[in-house]
Amino acid sequence: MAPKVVCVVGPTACGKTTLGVEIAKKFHGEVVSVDSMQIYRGMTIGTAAPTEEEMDGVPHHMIAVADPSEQWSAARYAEMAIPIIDDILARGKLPVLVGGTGLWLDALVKGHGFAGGHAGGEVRKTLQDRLEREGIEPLLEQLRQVDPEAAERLHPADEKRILRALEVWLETGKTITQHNEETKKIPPRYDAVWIGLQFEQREDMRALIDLRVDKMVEAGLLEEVKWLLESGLPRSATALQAIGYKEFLGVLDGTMTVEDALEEVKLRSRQYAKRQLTWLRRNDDIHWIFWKKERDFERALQRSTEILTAEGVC
RNA sequence: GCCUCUGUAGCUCAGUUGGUAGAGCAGCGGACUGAAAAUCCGCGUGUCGUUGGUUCAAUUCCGACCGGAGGCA
Repeated sequence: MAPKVVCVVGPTACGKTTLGVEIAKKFHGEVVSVDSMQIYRGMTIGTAAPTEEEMDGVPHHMIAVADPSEQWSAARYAEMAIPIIDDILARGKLPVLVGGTGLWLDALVKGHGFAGGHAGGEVRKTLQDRLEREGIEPLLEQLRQVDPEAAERLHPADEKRILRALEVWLETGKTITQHNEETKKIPPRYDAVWIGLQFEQREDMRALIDLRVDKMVEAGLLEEVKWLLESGLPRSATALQAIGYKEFLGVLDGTMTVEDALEEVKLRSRQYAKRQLTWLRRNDDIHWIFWKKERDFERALQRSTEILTAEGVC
């Protein structure tokens, strides 16, 4: 039987951090952040990474572990996080995975494993060059030759995934379709109990997102971005794709006012939240806790306790 | 007060030589296996300001009225 872990999931600003800590305190656990942007150092404000106070004495992992100039991926993340989770288990404690990055959660919980090749690799670079010079059609045609299923499945506009599919073929001699099929048969790495937080009404979520963005700016998001750039971070860094950061880059350039950036960040954040929900909705294992108007963590912890106890977590 | 322009989707605006209308953005839904806070796909949600007239037929033409912008006094 796979070891038990808890996953606290949900769209941005719905209270994962707080509930995660509460659960960890009650169940003798440690928090593992599953967030593609909180892994970078120096990005505390804009990623809403938990503060010392919010952590409340509970050990947290996988936060601020990477240099912002590095390009991390789901695979690289899992490579580092899995031994940490296993160590928590070995010490007899409960891993509480808290995060909003769907693919990264799956990378941990499901047995998966990724096929070879990675961003920044030689093969990828070559493919990208070809894409620029020849357009997508020849690449799609090549994919059609080696992996017709993938070529059929992928939309011609989905250049990123077409490149990736070709990359897997060139790197490993195996098609991505084949890889996915094989990997689906691997049993899950962990026996996860999923707890999802979500607002009943979308407007309530939006209000909270807006509030949070306002607070981020008050807390010095602009200074944080400025500091990242001053410390030599290139604008092309993956870390600067983070919502909040890329918009405030424009403020520093003088191409955007603070007010416009603020609105843009709010907009991008709620669109992101919607995508997170789409990802999570297909996971039937999630026990959802719905917020009415306000977030009531006492009630949520109570409900979580019921769920976890029923699932045999103690 | 007079003149000109203007009023079409939540927003910005196309358009119909008269046959009840379509783009972008927003919104909603979906996908996602080494960039995932990324990337990609699908869906038009409408008293065409109001009200008369002409017409087989008016969002379109004409009149009046209402709202907005500008100009002249």
